[in-house]
Amino acid sequence: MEFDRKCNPIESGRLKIGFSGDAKHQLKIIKGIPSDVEDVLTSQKYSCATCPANELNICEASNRLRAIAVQHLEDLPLNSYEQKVPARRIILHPKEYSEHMSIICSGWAFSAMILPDGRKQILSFLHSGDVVSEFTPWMNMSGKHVVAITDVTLRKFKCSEVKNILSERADMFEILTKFWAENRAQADELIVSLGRRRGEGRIAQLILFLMRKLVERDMVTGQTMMFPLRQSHIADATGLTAVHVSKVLGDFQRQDLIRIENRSLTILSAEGLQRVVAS
Amino acid sequence: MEFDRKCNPIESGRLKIGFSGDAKHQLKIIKGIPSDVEDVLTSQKYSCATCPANELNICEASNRLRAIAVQHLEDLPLNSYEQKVPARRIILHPKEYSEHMSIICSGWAFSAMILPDGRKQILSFLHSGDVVSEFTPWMNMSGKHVVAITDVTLRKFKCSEVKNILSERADMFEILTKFWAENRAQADELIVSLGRRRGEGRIAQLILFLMRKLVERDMVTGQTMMFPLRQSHIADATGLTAVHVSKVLGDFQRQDLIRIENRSLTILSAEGLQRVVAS
DNA sequence: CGGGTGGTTGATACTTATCAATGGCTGTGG
DNA sequence: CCACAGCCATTGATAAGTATCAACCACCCG
Repeated sequence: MEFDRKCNPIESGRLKIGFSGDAKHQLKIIKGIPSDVEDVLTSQKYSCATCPANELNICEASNRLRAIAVQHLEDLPLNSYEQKVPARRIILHPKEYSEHMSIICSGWAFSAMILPDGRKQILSFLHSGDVVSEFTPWMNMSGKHVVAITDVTLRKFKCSEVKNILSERADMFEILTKFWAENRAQADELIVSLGRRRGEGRIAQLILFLMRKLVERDMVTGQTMMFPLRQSHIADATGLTAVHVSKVLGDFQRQDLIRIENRSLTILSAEGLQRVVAS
Repeated sequence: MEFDRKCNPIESGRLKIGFSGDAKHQLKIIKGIPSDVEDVLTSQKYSCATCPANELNICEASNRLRAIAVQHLEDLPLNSYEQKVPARRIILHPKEYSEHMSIICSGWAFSAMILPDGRKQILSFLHSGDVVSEFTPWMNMSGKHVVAITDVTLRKFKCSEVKNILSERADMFEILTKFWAENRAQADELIVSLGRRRGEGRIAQLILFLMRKLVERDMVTGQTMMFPLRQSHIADATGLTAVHVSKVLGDFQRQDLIRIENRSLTILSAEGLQRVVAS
């Protein structure tokens, strides 16, 4: 199925709250399950091996905790279906109450909160294997936006089924605990950055963090990674302005710490970046 | 048992990393369980009703989620013992591997991360009913400092026992999920504040947050709460300087938004504060 | 009484936001 | 194929917000 690429829920720079104009249309696409996708749902057993969008077979290859949880799901009858979301579209609306939990199969996304005046703060970036709206869906709404940066493919599970299956596992306690602890640790890192580092340090830290994360997922060749982020994304993640990000990034390149070209980023001196973070 | 009040693990303003001087002494007190306290452990069944330090019987009275978890522990044989920690002492060291999880019975504490240069960032404030080192103790170390602000009393449980008991509960999934989701939501709020609000807004937000939290715990009379925080605590929580906090707090009082006297804080205009947060 | 901690205030310097102008790039429609 | 509109990145000038430094005072406690 094809989405209309013009229908952008997000304005550049600022996120519009509330729906208006063509927003009705989005809401339908986002909240409801498009009918032809719904058909795929039927009784398909989940298996990364059959996941057409993920040649890397992330869910099996990854040694990450969330993957462990998912891996075992594979042995059990669990319905799921795939969904494609084009770049810039909202994946999860803060006011949406969903019965599904989603795992990213490919592409980049972010979760963010927005202030009444439209400024937004990115809370985390999501890559293949990450869980959208961390296990919260069956309680209340997450309160966060989750938005696709690139085209994204998701695999969606029924929360109730996931919950049942996890409940039967003896080590569920450890799985959940570790998952959440890791999640919280990332939030803490961000808090420290925002509270106690200057612009340069925040950006350097973000770059190093993303590199480490993508290395774990085999998405890095040598020292370079695909880098679909716009400078406004970096700004929203680091609490800075896009203008300022541009200047800092320029400095970094002039100092031969990194190189950005063709939507990919190369780290020339990880030590140098680390030094900037520490300063 | 009495602690030497002079033995301060924390320097004012900056937290010293690494141990030196009388640090050995602290470490012993902190890591080991003082022997006379250990005696209390024996086979005492946990009950808030018998908790000498908590007349308010928080754990039963509170409708909070963590309390639900704890409440049920009461029906089961679960060993615990009480520990008193004097103000300014470290409750949990980032390098400490503990078999125990603790719940605050009375007093104020904070958890924080520190940078190599000694600056620190407070991640959260802890009050009665809050769990120290959120359920992580049996995996790796939390990486955070938890430090007493006032004198604090804790009740300590064996992680393995808590885990066993929680594992038998059918609704454990919901309990854990809600607990962590709430935890993460608080972190998100802080991230937004640090990333996208100015000093005034961050401080106003913190005051309102603390007031709401303490209202839930019946620790507020009218519009005033006990307020043992030093301005340096506020600075470390909001990513500002103590000097700047002083100026902002002065402004707030001159504008009749709040009044601080005698280690207690009164909110004179919640709407006014909220307006500052939003600005 | 003296020392340590905590709070206040003013002067100055640094960091970052804001504003404005420019140019490259891309997708679109004539 | 070209012109155009949007989006994105860059750059410089200026303004606002905070940090830093230093001095001072108040208070508590031994």
